[in-house]
Amino acid sequence: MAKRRAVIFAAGAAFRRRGYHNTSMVEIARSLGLSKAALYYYVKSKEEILFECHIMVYAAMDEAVKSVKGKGEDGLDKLSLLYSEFARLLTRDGLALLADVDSLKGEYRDTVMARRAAIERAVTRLVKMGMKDGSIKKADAKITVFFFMGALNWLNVWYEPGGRISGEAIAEQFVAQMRNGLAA
Amino acid sequence: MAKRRAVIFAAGAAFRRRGYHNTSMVEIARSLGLSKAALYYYVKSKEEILFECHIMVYAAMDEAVKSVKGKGEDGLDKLSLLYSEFARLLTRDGLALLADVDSLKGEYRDTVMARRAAIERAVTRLVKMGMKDGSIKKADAKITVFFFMGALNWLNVWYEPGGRISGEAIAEQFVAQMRNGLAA
DNA sequence: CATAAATTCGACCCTTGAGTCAAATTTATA
DNA sequence: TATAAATTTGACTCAAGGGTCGAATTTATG
Repeated sequence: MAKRRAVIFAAGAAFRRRGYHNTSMVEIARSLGLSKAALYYYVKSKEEILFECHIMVYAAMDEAVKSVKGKGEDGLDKLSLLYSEFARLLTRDGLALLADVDSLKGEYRDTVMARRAAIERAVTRLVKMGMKDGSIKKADAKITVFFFMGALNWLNVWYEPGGRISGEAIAEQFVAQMRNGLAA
Repeated sequence: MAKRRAVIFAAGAAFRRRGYHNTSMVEIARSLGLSKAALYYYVKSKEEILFECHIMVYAAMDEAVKSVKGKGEDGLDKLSLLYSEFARLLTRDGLALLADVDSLKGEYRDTVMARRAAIERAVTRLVKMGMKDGSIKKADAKITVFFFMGALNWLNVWYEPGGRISGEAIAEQFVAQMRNGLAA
């Protein structure tokens, strides 16, 4: 069902632009040339759409984690590769971290939080590895991780696809600044 | 009117915890032992509360910008001082950047966006100064700025006042990571 | 006290927007 | 083309929540 994905994407784009609660189902429908009722043929609820938006990103991030497995010399190196993947990912395909986790309830919320925690664990693992092998300066791992993960989340707010700055450029510079910030 | 500030603070705390749209006026009122109607004696609308929350932070940031004027040797130095102030500020006093700018409309929105832009300009100015005087590595200034400003905005999501990690520790490590990331 | 001013409240109004449903329309398929 | 399946819709229901209002209550103040 490709149309379902189209709905999720259209909604995601709108959520990113105006926020989850400031986007009505009617607006999403109109942006696809449909009526609201038709949306509910593809989707169970508005919350489900938000959920899928989040999951889509975490799925891609999991993929990225897998794709850099085995690559890279030391912790810092591995981390750089992964971070670069993340930056690329989030400036492409209309994928983007949403901030409205608070609007998810119950199972939806739990699942998303768990997926986010898993990503954070994967990143933290690399950071700690780097601290052990001497490639990353010793410091509080949590602060370290959240410092540069924040930059990724902040992308939603300012990055405009097709604008002056390419996702490629962002990825490169973000990695450089992270590397230099953490290198021992 | 100190009670008005109490309302803004209580609301701000709730907004941060559960999000603007997931917090009802009744809940805010209850958290202060008041009825909803009583709230409207101190406040014009829910939107005004959100507006004040934002302004409060930007006022403090403006203050910080002023407080570091004239201090510091070079661009990187000045930037570090300012960034440290920012980090301290946002982990104190219940102050915190909110993400719900999208929920503000008209004048409110314009004002907040303008204030944010002003802060960004101040920071960007220092970055460019640093690139000129050789203390900061040359790179795209916008990407540079948003990289570490993102970390500050991400604080809302994970920082818990009174938790294991102190605001002081965050400020220190954030500054260190920013410095190393940017130093020429 | 008495009276004015400052607060607070219960009850109400009203809009917005999510979600439903039976019927209509379009698109396969035999 | 007849019939079933897949889509789409207009019209509706319903609850949540922001905001208002006149009355009640509490707190100054002369």
